[in-house]
Amino acid sequence: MPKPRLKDKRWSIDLEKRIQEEHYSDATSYDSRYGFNPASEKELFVIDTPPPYPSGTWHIGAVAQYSMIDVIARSQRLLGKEVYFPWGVDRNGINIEFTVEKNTGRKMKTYDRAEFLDKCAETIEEFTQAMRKTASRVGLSCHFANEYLTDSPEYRSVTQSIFIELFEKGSIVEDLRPNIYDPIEGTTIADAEVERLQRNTNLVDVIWQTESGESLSISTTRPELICACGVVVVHPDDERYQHLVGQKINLPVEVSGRAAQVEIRTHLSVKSEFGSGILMVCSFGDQNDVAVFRELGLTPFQAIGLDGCMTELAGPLAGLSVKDARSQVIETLEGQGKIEKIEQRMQEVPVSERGKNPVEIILLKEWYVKQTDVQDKMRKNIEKINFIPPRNRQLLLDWMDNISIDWPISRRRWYHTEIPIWYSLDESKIIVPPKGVYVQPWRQQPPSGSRVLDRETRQVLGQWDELSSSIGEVIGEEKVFDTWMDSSNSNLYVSGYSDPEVFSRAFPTALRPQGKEIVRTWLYYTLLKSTLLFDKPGFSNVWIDGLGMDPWGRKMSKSLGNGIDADSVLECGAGGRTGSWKVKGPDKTVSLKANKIGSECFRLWKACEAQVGDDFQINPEEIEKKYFGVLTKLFNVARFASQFDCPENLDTAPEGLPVEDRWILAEFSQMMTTVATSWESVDIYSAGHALKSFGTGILPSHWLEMAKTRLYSDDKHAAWTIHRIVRDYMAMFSPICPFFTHHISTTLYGSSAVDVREFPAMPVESLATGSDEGKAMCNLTQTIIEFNSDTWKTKKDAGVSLNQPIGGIIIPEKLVNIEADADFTEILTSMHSLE
RNA sequence: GGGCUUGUGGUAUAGGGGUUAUUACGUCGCCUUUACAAGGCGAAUAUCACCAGUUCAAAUCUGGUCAGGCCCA
Repeated sequence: MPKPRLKDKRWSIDLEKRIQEEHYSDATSYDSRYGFNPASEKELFVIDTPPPYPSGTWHIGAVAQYSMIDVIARSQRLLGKEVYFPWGVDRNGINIEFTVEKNTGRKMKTYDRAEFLDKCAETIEEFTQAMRKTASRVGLSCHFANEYLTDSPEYRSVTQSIFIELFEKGSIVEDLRPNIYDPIEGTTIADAEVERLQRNTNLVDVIWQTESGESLSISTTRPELICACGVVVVHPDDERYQHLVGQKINLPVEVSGRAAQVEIRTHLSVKSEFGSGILMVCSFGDQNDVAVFRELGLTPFQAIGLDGCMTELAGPLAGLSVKDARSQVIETLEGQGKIEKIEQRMQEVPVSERGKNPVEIILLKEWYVKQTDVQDKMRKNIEKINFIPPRNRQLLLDWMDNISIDWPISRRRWYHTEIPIWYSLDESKIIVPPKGVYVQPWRQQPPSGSRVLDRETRQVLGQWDELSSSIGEVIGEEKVFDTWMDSSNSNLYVSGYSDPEVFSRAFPTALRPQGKEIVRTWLYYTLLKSTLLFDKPGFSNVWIDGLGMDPWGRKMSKSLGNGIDADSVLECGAGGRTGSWKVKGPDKTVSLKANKIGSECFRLWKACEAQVGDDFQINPEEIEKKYFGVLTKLFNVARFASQFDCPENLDTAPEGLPVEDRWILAEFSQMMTTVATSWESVDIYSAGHALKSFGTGILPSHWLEMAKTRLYSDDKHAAWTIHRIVRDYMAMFSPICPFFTHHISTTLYGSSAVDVREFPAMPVESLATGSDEGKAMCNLTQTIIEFNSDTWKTKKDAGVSLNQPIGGIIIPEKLVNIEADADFTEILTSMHSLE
């Protein structure tokens, strides 16, 4: 038997790692392979990849999702497009600040600002390194040399420039409004950053007295806010209280600097069946309070300060933290006999997503992006975007239906992009820097080229360089941007925002891939920007994937103890080390084991197992069981082929191909069409399935068995057919398993499947998908499969081994008399040794 | 509490009024063929989440319920 050129007997994780290291070792060849050349004549395909946030561990679901973005990038290259698959890292934000605080045991605000920033930069760089490693381990073909970091001066200058552009367009406003505020971290946060936690709270029934002396019980979970009460309301239809409407009621606590009475009015939001059906409305206990204040035109009180403590307004409670004030006021009220009862109840408390601190609503002067007035425009732009899968468009529309306030973008934190503004001492003028310059107003003076604007009218008053002496001292803005202000520029940044020529070709960005959990934030804010800046859709395609779940379909989380580490799956099987995972199931902890997985198997699994948009369950055992065998099978097919000499000219088919070769080439052509269509429509799942079933099914089980004898006797037709199929198969399969196909194709054909930049042509024009002969051949497939199976079964039933002759088998009519040169009789007779 | 979304053998899926409900993996049994136990043949496993309704006929349409997920209050 000839020797296979593929030396290894099987695909292994060690082989995979060897190939991978070689692949990434030479930066020059890596860049020429995967780098983005904006000057290319080809159609540009820019992918706005989600810049991951380095936190130390990378969630396996996110890694799986990222590997599918790589599949998209590679498949688009295969289709002949000039793909930009950027590698960006999101590094701004409160997370890293928390990490530094935790590591050093010191709160941010006890540091010198510059010193703290250095510490953050140092720590985030360590995490970034680990992430880059995982990124290449899972096989991402990003343009790593062009790495962008959202905390770099270049990126931050773009964020600042875009802010100034929006500012000039009038889309940025500064206003004193109720804001969601995290008093522990000392910063404003957006609606989208609030989450809710179940907590036990006291529901206190406090007795109030009206001016006419009537006693009323009012239930509240926030008695410390009574001092900020602006009105007491009842439902307009509640007959019990009609006589009270219009009366004044006395606040049951001591206050300072405000009236001690409020009016009783009606409001539809009151739930009459809740407690006594009377509601006190404070500024601000919750969002409903904000709404009532606005609707009734009341002036809000400031009961809680920026430090999270009660203000002067609270009289005796002033200076206490919210929590202490609450217990204090309960004690006081109890002492005065003003508490009817206290009841424990579960309540959902709004907390900050990142700090998990209960948030307060307080009045603050902040910067906002106006968004409520552009929703209709945005909707029109969004209609032009292709969503994959289509139903996930709804996630965005639902969120948009709930937008009722503008987007607060200023934060009182440090490791973020600075708001690029200075104020004159009299606060009437502001100074903004020129575009393209990164500024840090808290420690810099306005740079040359800055402009002076009227703070109210936005009118340009002149150049800073000329006016600076007359304006005199200026104060730099200390606040920074919400990190979504940075990340919502990612598509502009990667599509060449600072290079108009590239930008005109690359925008709207070809593809935004992301998870469905950040539709309300990343996707929404990005599209908001595209509408505000260009009144355009932002993307041609948006691909929204589901989330990785544990083996029982539950979300992976630290508290459930059901997480699976990405690296452990990718390294499973390397150096003979197996993987084992202890995962907490719904009833008991389950121990999962696998021998070998690696990146290729992991990618193949995600491609074939999970339809885009659905949440997917991650179970390493299943990944190995279902997909490692597929790799082995394909490897064996290639290894088998590698025994036979490859014809010099693989491009042109030799004359006189026998019927079985023409048949498999027709089937192969059919599969190629499916794969091409799937890659074009970003349908990884269908491409994966077509490749898998052809490569592990019909090709080896049916055609190879027919072709074996000829191959062993150096038949040129069979050799051409198998090599042509294996070569092009590897190219089409390379987006899913790049290292596997790279290894096979370079070993067999001296050129890599991952370098193919044009979708393979049909092997034989007359057999192409849709051709008469092609159709006729594919029509026979079912009959061939059935005949082979039947024959194998007959032999088995008769106790005849498969290589022994058997008589009495009749070849189906359909396979015999097709036309003069298309008769399967001979090949089937010899294949099965029919007598 | 509300909105959206998903629910088809163990797992992943196809099908969008009439099928014997598709396919693959897994499971079980048997068999060993000059690439391959990573193979071949066969079998079992689904009242298509549940309950009503429309219809001659429902996995498919309608309404409700339940469960998971995402989001919101």
